[in-house]
Amino acid sequence: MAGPDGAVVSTPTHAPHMATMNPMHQAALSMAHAHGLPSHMGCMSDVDADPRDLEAFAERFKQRRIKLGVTQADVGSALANLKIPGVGSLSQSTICRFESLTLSHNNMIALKPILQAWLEEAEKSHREKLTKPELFNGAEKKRKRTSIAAPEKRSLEAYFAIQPRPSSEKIAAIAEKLDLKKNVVRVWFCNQRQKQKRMKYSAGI
DNA sequence: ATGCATGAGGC
DNA sequence: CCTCATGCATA
Repeated sequence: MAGPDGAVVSTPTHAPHMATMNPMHQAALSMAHAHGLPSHMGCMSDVDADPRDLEAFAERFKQRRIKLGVTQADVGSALANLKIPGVGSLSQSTICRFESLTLSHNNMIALKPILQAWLEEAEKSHREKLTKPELFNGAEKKRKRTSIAAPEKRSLEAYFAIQPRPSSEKIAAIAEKLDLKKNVVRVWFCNQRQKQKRMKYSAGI
């Protein structure tokens, strides 16, 4: 299903990983913030951690992005042009996940101000009919993606249901039963745990 | 849009 | 080895 903005663009200009945003403890993630939200605050930045605000922003963001005729991949590479310290480009995947709220709450909060800044610049430029220089390049990489068959996937899900964090030995045993590489199984469990923490599927919101 | 993967940082 | 942010490859 290639969506209207399902552009596949390569972003070769890749900076090594940038800044580490917020070192935080896992326990601090499920923090709530039930305050009355006073209506006369001085000038708070975008440090609000309200899921409803994030949801609203993500939706507005997507709509305005589309109005501008910009793809998710375009936004990702354009971020580098903002020249924000510690902020480079992002992938189509990340922009997509931001819009669909399939990132961790913390990740959403960290990305919001950056994407908001981009949106404001993009709309300003659009008004002025300015064209931004595009950056194209050729790429030549071919990483392969393992594909776990449905039966094996169902087994993994069953194991996950009773033990989300199996020991190394248990993982090895599961890997052998399903005839998969141990590392493939280990990573599958890691990714599964991460999925549970996505904003959209987390019950703690 | 999403599955499997990588790498930094942490314990 | 884990978590977390992030991305290539692909459905």
